[in-house]
Amino acid sequence: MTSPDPQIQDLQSQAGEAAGFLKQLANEKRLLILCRLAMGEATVGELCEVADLSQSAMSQHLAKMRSEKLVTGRKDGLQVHYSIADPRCVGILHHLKSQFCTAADALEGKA
Amino acid sequence: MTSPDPQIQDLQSQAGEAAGFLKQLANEKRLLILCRLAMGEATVGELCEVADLSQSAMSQHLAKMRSEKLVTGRKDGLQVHYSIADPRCVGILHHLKSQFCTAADALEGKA
DNA sequence: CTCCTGAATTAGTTGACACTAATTTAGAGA
DNA sequence: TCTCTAAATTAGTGTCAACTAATTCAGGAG
Repeated sequence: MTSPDPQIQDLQSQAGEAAGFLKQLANEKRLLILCRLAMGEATVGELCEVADLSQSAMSQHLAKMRSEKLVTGRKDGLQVHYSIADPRCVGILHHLKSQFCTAADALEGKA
Repeated sequence: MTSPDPQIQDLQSQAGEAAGFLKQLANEKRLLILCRLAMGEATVGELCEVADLSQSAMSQHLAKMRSEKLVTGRKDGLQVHYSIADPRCVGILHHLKSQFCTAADALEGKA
């Protein structure tokens, strides 16, 4: 169904690292968080609303992504403004968009 | 650290689906399996060696990916030859290669 | 038929994930 | 100071992921 592609062999040696990276994104809530952050900085409170999560659950997701350097927080008074720290996040977000948001999907409400 | 990108908003509605897809790839063994399959068909036995997995564990990984239509098996006598069934797998494999197999990585053994 | 081999399935275990609830920390204001 | 608020942390819980070991299934060879 797909033609052989020897180029991919290089990836095998990085499979562990790549899998670790993907694990962070393989969660609907974290994906929503990153989508939001791709549009610009956001506070924890804002992210809670976007992802429909409790403050605690959100904080744990952010801690996980912070520990992997995917996002960073900028403290400003009582609030913390988060943003994407790893450009690979943006890259994969775009790739996912190209595969999951096709023209057909965009017209899903058509007659 | 990254400039705002409103385009990503479309992805939010597909976050669940995308996360489900990523979950399948967010595992070193399954990534190795897919890398190998990207280079062409392989039997279960071959895949066991590539990923250093027991026959049972491999079969369970393949069953999981079969259920999501990521791979398909072609029976040939006693053996089953697997191949990639979802082109999105190939797409993301290439994307990952571009992000985890940079020129710098290729020279990691340099002086 | 019996036996063997490659693969799939099932049961059971272990550890990681994702939450809630409660607590703690840190900054701003009265 | 006391208090309130945003966020982080901790403890505890239920669910799911990934394996091993044992079994079953299916096809070929004798």
